[in-house]
Amino acid sequence: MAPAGSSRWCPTTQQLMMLEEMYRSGVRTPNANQIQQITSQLSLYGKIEGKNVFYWFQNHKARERLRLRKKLTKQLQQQQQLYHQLQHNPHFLHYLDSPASPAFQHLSCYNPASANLFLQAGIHDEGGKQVTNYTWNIDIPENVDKNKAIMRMYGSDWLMMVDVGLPLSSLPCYSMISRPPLKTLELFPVTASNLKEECNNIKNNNSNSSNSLSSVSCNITPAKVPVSLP
Amino acid sequence: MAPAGSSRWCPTTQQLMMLEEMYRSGVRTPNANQIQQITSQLSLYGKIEGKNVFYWFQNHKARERLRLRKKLTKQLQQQQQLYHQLQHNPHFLHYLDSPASPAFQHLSCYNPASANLFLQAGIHDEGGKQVTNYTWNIDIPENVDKNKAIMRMYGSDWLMMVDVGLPLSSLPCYSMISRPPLKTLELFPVTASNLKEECNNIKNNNSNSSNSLSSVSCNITPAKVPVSLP
DNA sequence: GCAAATTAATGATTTATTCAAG
DNA sequence: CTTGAATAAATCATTAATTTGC
Repeated sequence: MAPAGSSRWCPTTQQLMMLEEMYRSGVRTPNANQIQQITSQLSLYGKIEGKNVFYWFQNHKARERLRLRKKLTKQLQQQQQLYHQLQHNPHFLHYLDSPASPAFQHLSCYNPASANLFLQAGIHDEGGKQVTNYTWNIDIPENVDKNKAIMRMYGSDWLMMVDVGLPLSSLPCYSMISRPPLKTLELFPVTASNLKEECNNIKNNNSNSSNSLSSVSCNITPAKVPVSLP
Repeated sequence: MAPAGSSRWCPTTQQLMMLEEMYRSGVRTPNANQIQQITSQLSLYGKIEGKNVFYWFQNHKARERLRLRKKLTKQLQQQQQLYHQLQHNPHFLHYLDSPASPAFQHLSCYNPASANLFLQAGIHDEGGKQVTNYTWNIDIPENVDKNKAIMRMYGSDWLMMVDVGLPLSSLPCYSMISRPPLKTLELFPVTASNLKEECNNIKNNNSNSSNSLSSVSCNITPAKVPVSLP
């Protein structure tokens, strides 16, 4: 709303709503006649004159164009940045192994039969900067269907709930991720879980089936670790 | 980026970009395995742990839903408000006579040959709902092709530039619009019949008749107007 | 220009709802 | 019907962004 002695038009809420509705409806550059009629209508809801309507559409159109262009260029350069990163880190985006993620099916290359992971630590050059990468070997129970695993909070602990998929017992097993996890992934196997009753069942069932926990590995590459800082 | 002793994860720009890219690609509820792999990848670009990824997707999904819902309800209630206003001020939105407004083409019917505008108001049933239709007759200067008229400032005056469409002189004519234009809109009802087909007929039938006219028939059927609102 | 004050975004948690199995 | 798993919604809490007064 316009303050009493305001030097410029301040559209009332209703006026704005109507203008926006018209804009949505396709009005872009009303001619003089349309402007006059719009003005008369809007004048029912507050002081307004033709030029206000004229300028409003002009500004609105221009600013929408601007917003759109800005958005597009931003998206573009984000894409380019991503592609650039892809070149230097080709693993990126190639890790989603679940068919439940349709958009990634064409990118994923998970081979559940050959799923041996390894620890790797090395220094390589990345964009002129030396970077240390680590991968960890994490012991996870064998036979787990990792695609069915889910993350949950349990009390104050962060759990990775995995299905060990035993032929005789399909009961899920809970493996605990230690806290603080801030040091990045200290995952350890829970043979005799301290958690829930279900695990006792598994444990019992496992006792004779020699379901040793051979290590599944999780290849984890932690944060950039510059070897030398300026 | 996370401040040194931050209590919560602050995604780096790159991490955010990647998460958003994944989201755009269709990832919504990654399972534990996916979360771990995403985490490993993102850890290249800053400190991060699995739960951050988990929460990020959860929040992002939820908030996108929220934004969408909000947007929809807002649009709806704006529509309803507009309809309500239509009831009390049925002239509203019935003034756009130009075919240059594509969204209104299905509502408008421009007849350059006919000298009269018609108003029609009535209620009929449409799919079980009562709907009010209106058309108006508008008095405008003769021989003016309103659709070519434009508004311009001239000195300190606001001009309506119209093309009188003279056969011998195609030079545009400038006519000044009186200020304030606020009370315009002299619309009268007319008992003429309906709709596009008819207008088209008129238009076609009269296409060869004298186009010295100055009136435009504008048959506008406003959006559905529930007769009673909650 | 800057810094306190205010507001908006968004990460993290908790609570409610949905849905399927038994 | 009850229960448990999973998800969605609501909420809390901290950080980023913006406004405001000097």
